[in-house]
Amino acid sequence: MTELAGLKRTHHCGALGPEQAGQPVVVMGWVQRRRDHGGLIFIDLRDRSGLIQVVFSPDFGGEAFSLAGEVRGEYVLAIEGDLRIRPEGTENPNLPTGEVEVVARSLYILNQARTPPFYIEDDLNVDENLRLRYRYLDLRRPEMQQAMIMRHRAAKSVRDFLDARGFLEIETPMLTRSTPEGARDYLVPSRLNPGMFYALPQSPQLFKQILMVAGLERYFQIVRCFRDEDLRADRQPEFTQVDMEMSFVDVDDVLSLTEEMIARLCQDTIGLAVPRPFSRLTYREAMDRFGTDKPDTRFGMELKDISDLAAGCGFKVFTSAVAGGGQVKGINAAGCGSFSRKEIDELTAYAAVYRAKGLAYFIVAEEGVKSPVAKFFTPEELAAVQERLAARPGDLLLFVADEPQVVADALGALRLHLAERLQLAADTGFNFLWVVDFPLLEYDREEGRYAAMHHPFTAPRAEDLPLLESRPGEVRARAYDLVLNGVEIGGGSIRIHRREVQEKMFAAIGLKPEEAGEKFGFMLEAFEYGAPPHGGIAFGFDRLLMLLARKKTIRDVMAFPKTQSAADLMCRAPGPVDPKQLRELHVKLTAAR
RNA sequence: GGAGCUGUAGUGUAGUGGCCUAACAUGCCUGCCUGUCACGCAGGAGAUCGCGGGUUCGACUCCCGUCAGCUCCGCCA
Repeated sequence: MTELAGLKRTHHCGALGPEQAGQPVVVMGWVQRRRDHGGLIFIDLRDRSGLIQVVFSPDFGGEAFSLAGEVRGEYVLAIEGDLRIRPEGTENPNLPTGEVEVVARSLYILNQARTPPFYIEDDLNVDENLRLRYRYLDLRRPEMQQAMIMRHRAAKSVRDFLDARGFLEIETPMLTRSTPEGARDYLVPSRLNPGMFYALPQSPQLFKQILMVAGLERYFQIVRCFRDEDLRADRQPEFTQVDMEMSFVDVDDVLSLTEEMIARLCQDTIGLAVPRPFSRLTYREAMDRFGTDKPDTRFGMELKDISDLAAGCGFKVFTSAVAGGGQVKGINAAGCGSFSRKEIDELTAYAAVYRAKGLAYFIVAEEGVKSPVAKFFTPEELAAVQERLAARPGDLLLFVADEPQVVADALGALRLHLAERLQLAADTGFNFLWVVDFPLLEYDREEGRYAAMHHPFTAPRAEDLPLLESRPGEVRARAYDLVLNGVEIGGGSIRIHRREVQEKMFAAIGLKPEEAGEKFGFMLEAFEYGAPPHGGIAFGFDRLLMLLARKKTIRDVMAFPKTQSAADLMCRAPGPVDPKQLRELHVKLTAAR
């Protein structure tokens, strides 16, 4: 084992090529692979930049050659030698540095390594448990390093862009106050204030608005946010937002600036030219046509309403759904008429997850519609339904009859499921879409009240303001989401900046004035001191990177993600704490573990 | 809170009631090899079949529970 002893790295492995041939080089890195031919040893040395082949031969450095025999995978080496063009016929076209090799004069073993539990290579097929437990090895893999590099470039791109546009990066507190609405908070007990708790921020929402009141005019932050909710492939308990806020702007100002920023980011990370402006869809249209507020518009298979045709047919499931205020909608799974009974049963089971009580289907054949329920329809009704869904022989039509939310959820999910299965959206690029005109409020059945759909600081559209007390469900918000390939990657709004409007909003969501004063008094007070009109947006940085890197989960673009049970398998968080710590925090556990 | 999938040498898999004294590949160890690049050749070591219980003459295999990971619903923008 050797210390560096003044040895300086001259080149990175992946940066070596014919241009450096003939030069003395010092390279340092990890052993990717050793090929020992007895009288000749090859070592592929890896650093962040790539691989270079090093040759050891008794002819060039006897000591180095014999030491190379002790080397094993992932040993950390420094190699002093000369770069040369490889002998004719021994070039490796599969390696970027395959035209050259380092002829080793001296070898320094800087550190040994245990045999790693999995190979340090891309496309590995290994239990994610292991990857997370040995994250430092997982992160050595080129594709993970690429992801980290891309992440850095994306952050730099955003900083450069926003800096040039006059935005200030301002930090906001991590120890803040728990507020009602939104996700469950992560809580931190206060030692100095017994019985009191901080909350980790779900987002810096209130602070960034206060910064606008403070006259900073343009703020941004690449900031960690925390939400104590259950995890998904695209949801982690702590995640990163690109958070922005601007004064004196309207919806279109935010959208166009955002488009420019995103286009620049795509260019700077994956060299993708994104056409602008992005297309837009209203919330209503998105729900009607795709059954979701974050539609994947890379393919069709849109939902078609056949409630009018179904209302008078002989199929009781359809008629009673319509009569009960529900609807009947269908999608055309084009070319799926050959699906077996079993396959259709699987689709039915899939729809059932989304609370659909059943899935009616028509198989469209040359000779007519084949369906267990075809007998309940007149030939004219069958024809009308087929026309509505643009059905052609060989197609499979799928219908759900229920309340609108269930119809949308089930068919929307079925549409994505079929697209996945039929590869309808595979590699068809990046489809950015704005969804605008969200409802301000949605009814929460569990709570028996309206709740803010975005958050309680979202401004209603001026013309809808009079409806806030009479028909709150119909008020549209000055809110917008950015959707990429069916994934919500950002959302924001123009905010309320007048105290009386904010108070009306609180009233609409059933927040009592005393409680509003208690939780948000500082905000209401701030609004009395000259709050400018303002608005902004926040992006799920991890999600955006996941999509650009074509990964299936945000864990693959985060250095140290957590498992579905919110555990860090490497450092083994969360963990127990010393009773003394709990006493200092005035925290008493109710259940012994 | 709920549903589904997965769990067998270091790793990836095979094995669906006795064929298992658990197989294959790779990795690991030893030896040989001067142009390999997933080097090759020969030999070797390595598994209480996630854990606990049950059924059975007999369980890696069937049943129940449990733990861990993943995907999803609910939850969450």
